[in-house]
Amino acid sequence: MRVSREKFAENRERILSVAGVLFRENGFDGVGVADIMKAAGLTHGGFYGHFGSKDDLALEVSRKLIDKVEIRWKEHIAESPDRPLAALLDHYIHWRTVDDPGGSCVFATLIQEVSRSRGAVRAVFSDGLSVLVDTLADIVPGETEEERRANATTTLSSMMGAVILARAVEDRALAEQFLVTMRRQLDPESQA
Amino acid sequence: MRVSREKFAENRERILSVAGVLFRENGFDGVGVADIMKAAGLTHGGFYGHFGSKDDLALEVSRKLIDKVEIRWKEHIAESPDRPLAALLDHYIHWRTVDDPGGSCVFATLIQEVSRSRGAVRAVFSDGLSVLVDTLADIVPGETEEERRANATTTLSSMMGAVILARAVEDRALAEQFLVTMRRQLDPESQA
DNA sequence: CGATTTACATGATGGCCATCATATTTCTTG
DNA sequence: CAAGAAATATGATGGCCATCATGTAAATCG
Repeated sequence: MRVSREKFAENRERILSVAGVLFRENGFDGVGVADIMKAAGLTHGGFYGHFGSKDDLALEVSRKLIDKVEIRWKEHIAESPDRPLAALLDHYIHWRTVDDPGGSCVFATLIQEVSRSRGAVRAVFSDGLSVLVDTLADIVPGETEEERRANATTTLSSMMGAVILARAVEDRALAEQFLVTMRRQLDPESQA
Repeated sequence: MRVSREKFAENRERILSVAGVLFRENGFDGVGVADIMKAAGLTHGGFYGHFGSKDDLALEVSRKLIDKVEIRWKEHIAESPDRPLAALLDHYIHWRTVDDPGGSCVFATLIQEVSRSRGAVRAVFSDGLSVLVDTLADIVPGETEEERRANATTTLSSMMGAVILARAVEDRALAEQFLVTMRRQLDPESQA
C-alpha cells in the first residue's frame, strides 16, 4: 500500500528516530532491521525503500545523534553565559543520562562498539569527539589556550567515564558516587 | 580422538585464554564459538565438552579477566610502595592499553556491552568495579576516608574514560592528548 | 593387553538476520 | 477519473551461528 509523499518522509524520520533509540539501548549489533521497522510501525520489507543497507542507516543515525549532542551542548552553553561549564555538566552528569541510554549521548552508549569498527561510522564518531573537545575548550578554565585544550580533553574523558561507569554498577549508591563526585570535581565552584 | 587428561586441561585453558583476547577485541557478540575454537586449534564441536554454553564461557572469561585486573593493579601498587598511584597510572594510561585491546583491561573494552545486559556477567563486572574503587581508595590522596573514596571514584572514571576515548579517536595526536593530559592531571607530582 | 571411557571431529539442525522478489494497494498526475 | 508510479506487505533466500548427534580414535583402567 502506497502512502503519500508526506507520510513517506514521516516514515523515514520515524525509522531514523526509532533506530536512534534502539541502537543506543542495544548496540548496533543488538538490533535487527525487523526490530526497527516494527518499532516504527512498519514491516521489515519496506526498509530498503528508505535506506540502502543497515550500515547506511547506522551511519545516518550516527551523524544525526552526534549533531544532536553538539547542538544540545551549544544550547546549554548559550543559555547560561555566566556559568556555561556548570550548565553543561548539570545536564550531562545526571541520572537521566544513566537511566535512559536510548535518549542519551551516543558516545556514552556506543563508543566502544564503534571503536572496534573501521569505516565511516568510526570516522564520524572520531570527528564528533574532536568537535566536543573544541566546544569544551571555550568554557573550561585555563590561563593559556594550551591549558584550556588540555583541560577540555580531561573533562570530556571524565564526564563520559563517570556516566559509563555509573551505568555498569548495580549498586545504586555507588553509581551515585560516580556522578556526584565527578560533578563536584569538574567544577567545584558552581554546583547545581 | 581422545587426548590425555593433561592435554584436556591445557585445551580448556587455551580456550579461555583465546576467548579472553577475542572477546576484548570484538565484543562478546562479535565472536562465535567456532572462531574461538579455531583460534584455540580445535573444531567447534568439541566446545561443549568444555563449557555448557557460550554464556557460561563468557562468565568464566569475565571472572578471569577481572581477577587479572585486580591482581595486576595490586602488583603494581605493591611494587612501588613509595608512589603506588603513579605506578598504577603509568601502567594503565598507556599506548599499550589503547593499541592492544585484546590484552588490556576488560572494563576498557567491554563495559558498555555488559552494561546493556542483565545477569551474571553484569554482576561480576559490577562487583569488579567496586573492588577497584576500594583498591584506589587506599592510594589516592585525601585527608579523610570519605575524601579518598570520592577521589577513588573520580580517578577510576577518568582513567578508564581517557583510554576509551583515546581508542575512539583516529587522530593520533588527539588520542595522545587524552592520555598525556589525564596522566598528568591525576597525579601531577610524580610523572613517569 | 583388552574393554571401556572420553575428547574431539564431522556433520546435522533450527533459529535469526540482512537482503531481495513479488504482489498489493494507494497516491499522483494528466 | 483512469493509468502509471511508487510505498509497503508478504514471503522467499542464503548466510551465519549456537547447539546437538554421531562417529572415531586415543587414553585410561582393570
